[in-house]
Amino acid sequence: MASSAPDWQRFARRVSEIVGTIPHGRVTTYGLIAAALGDPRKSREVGWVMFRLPDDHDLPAHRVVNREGRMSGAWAFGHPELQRQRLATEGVEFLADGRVDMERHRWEPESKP
DNA sequence: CCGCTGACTGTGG
DNA sequence: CCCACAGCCAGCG
Repeated sequence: MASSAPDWQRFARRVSEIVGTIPHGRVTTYGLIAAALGDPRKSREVGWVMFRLPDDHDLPAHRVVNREGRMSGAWAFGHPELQRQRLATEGVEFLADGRVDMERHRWEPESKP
């Protein structure tokens, strides 16, 4: 079955739902979100959804990082340090190289295939 | 339609 | 550490 606009909208809405449930002080990844939706290979599409979020969204988008704990979308927060600042405020710890300490803070979304 | 890009990831050299 | 490749797919020119 080919993809369609409604499918994409639904996908985007489900991604937003999951992002909205990321607990304070925890982070998850594009791949884990995609996997929770039953499409572990759609991590790029999850990233695209995040990129297209409206400016007035009320989601903790700063809690989404890549699998290495790097903040690849930091520039979308207006300043590359803002995402890190928000995470630090919630108690998220970082490694010496600047990555999020994934071992301590990784959160896996509930699977909703 | 084609080729390339990208808030991605896993595997392999 | 680096890089290449594969898989995925919306947008763009």
